[in-house]
Amino acid sequence: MTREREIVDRCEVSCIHEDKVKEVRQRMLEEEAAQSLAQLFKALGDTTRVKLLFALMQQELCVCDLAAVIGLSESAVSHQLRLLRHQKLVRFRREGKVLYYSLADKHVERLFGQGFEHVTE
Amino acid sequence: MTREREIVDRCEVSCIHEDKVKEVRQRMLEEEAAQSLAQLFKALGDTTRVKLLFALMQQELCVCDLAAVIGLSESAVSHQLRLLRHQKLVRFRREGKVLYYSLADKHVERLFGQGFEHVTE
DNA sequence: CAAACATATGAATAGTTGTTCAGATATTAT
DNA sequence: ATAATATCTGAACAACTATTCATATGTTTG
Repeated sequence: MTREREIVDRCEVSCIHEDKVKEVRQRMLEEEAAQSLAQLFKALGDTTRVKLLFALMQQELCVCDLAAVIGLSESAVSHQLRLLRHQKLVRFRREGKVLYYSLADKHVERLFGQGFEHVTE
Repeated sequence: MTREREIVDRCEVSCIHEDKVKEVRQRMLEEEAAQSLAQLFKALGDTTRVKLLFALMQQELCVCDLAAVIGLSESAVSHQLRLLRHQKLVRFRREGKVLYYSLADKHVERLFGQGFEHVTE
């Protein structure tokens, strides 16, 4: 047995199902899409932000109220709201000095709904 | 004006809408529930895991295939699969030495669906 | 305009997370 | 039993993230 043959043999010793891998790879989602999706879920994947969104599911609230509801500094809340804003999960309207935040659309509620179902089953 | 009244007054100097805060707090979700939900979304909030789940949406695959599909070491994939397993997002069956992973249930697909809608709109 | 207030932001820091590497299990074949 | 293979696991390290603190911005009121 030559040295080359040995190497080839070693490479073939693998559990990969080439056909499956090829097929799945072709229908795989783009790197960018995967990242966007991950970022969306990442935005939902934090206890503080879950609480913020849950509170906003009930009614629109200002930063100050949100801070009081979840028991965190207004600064911390503001930072997190920015993140949620960038993911278009919340929006806000200004009334004088006060900014009232609310959920951006129905997607968030549905995502939460699905999440709840999964967690509480 | 008594001393007590003074203190109350001072506390009122704030943007907090006490009534709203009280109401929302009462209907607030438990700390534990918030954490579970956050953990679920956190599990979905990573590019590698998004790819893994997307691949598994197409068909069941072994660790080795998954590693080949997304171009990462088997060890890294295994670590991530464990996380997904703990969140009950994937399950597996053994066939000899090989473990075939697949999505745990329909929740994941629906969550992904909702996520996609949000990201690609 | 200046003071007061609600919110936002930047920097710093502590805590968390993903990958790699080395080694451990578990299953099958010899 | 031993060797080979597929997967798992623990430790370590780099990269990322959430909160805090100090300060800035923007809006109203006097």
